[in-house]
Amino acid sequence: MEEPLIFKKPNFKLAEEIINKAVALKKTVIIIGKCKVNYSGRAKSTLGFGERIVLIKKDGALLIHRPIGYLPINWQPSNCIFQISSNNEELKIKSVRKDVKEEVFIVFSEILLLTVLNLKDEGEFNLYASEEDMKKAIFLKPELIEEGFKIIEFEKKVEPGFIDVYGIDKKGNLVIIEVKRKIAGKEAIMQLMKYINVVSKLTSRSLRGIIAAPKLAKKASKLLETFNIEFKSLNPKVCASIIENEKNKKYSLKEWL
Amino acid sequence: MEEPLIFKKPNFKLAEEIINKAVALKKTVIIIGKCKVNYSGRAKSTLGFGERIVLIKKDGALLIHRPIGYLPINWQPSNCIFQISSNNEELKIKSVRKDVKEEVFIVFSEILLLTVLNLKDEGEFNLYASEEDMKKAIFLKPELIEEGFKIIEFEKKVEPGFIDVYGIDKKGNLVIIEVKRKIAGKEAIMQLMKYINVVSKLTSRSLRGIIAAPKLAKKASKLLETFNIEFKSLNPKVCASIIENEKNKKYSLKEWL
DNA sequence: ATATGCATGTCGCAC
DNA sequence: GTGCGACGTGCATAT
Repeated sequence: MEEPLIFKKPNFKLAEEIINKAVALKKTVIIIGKCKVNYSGRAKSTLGFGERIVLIKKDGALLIHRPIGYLPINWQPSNCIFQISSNNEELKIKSVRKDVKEEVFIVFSEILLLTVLNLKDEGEFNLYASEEDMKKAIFLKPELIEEGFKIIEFEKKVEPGFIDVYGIDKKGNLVIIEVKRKIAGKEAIMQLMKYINVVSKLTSRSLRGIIAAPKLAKKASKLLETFNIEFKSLNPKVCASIIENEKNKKYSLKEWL
Repeated sequence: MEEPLIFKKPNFKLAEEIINKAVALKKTVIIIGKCKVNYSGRAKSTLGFGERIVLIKKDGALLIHRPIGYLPINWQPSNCIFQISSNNEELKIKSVRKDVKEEVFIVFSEILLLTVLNLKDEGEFNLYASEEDMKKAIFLKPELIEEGFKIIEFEKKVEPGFIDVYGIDKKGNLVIIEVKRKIAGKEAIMQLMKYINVVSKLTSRSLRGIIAAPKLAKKASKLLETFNIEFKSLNPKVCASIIENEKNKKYSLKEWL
């Protein structure tokens, strides 16, 4: 790993130079010090002086962290432009977004520690058990929904949006499935009803609506009855393991060929 | 400001001791080094080795930041418990949540920099131009909606939720207003319709539904017509400035008394 | 604990 | 660029 540059209590002029250079060279910067922050854009905020951790990433993301809380108190997403200036009393960092009119303005009255890093991170990231994975699992094993169920189309476009899974049951009824990776609330049912209404206008065949999710919210179960929708319990982790197995199968198949 | 403890390339045993102590004493810890991460809980993820910034806050929040991106690649919200262990080759940090079964497991193969901070942050934070502010502005100036509009109730409870603003127009029609601080989509209209349906069952008076938002989504504008709902453009910043003015008025009033 | 809706949500993807 | 839905969303609030 490349050695970081560490500056303890740099004066503001020096800090300005270092940060400017670091941003230009697309390094990662960590500033620890006492600052106040003003944000203005879609909304507006003010934050009085306090000791914080400020992170500037090489892609132009800005994070201002207080000593507590998971969320940054102020921030800018990636692709920001920075203007840094200083005098004897303070260091000012202004970050503006290229696309939207959003501005974060930081004034440091004290800098305790300034670190410049050149991080190398090629690590692969994989996330399992998403809603996408649940749909894939249904594709691989339509019987997860019920025996004899066949898929006609995925992500079928209908006017107000996309039907997650569109298929036909063994009796020939059309089936519209809304997939949720966590507890399905009324919004899931509303979404499904929307699709059922639209599709029912396009066909005279009988239609079934199914919510496939790990669980159903209590209030949603009442709606279920009134709208005559069905619920199919579907565990995202089970879905993830099905995909995992399938991957292995493919590999063995490939090896066998 | 209290001086931070800075350790360059500490050995794993030392790092373990320091982090353990820091967590126990509710300090803020920053670890910069090469690590891999496994997450498991609602979903599951793996992240290969790479150089990252790991932040442990005194409230038990955990953030793992790659050199790019606004969001942490892995994380835990506040109130986590940490288990730290080490051997000659690696430092392991496991964080589990108290309430939910969620676990993040970090393995460091190299530690470049370990910093322990005792940040003091009493700065006041204020956010303006929220949806709440828009409602307040309507309260202060009902004419923002239209001339002659009078408010009956705020956040009126009806069965499926709360009506943002409930009032009466100069002709005596009941008015139900749904406020949105950004572009109102179909979900806003669905919400409003829900309230209109419920209220229409409770009264025989004529009812008007109004979406008050800075803008209306295109698809939503079609729905607007079909449901015979009105749209009132309302800028959140204008609302914020109305509140600001009102504050000043109160101050002058106070001074005058 | 559960449910519901907001957020400077952010992000990705389709149009 | 805009629109729309997912997210390990987090978070506050009301029941």
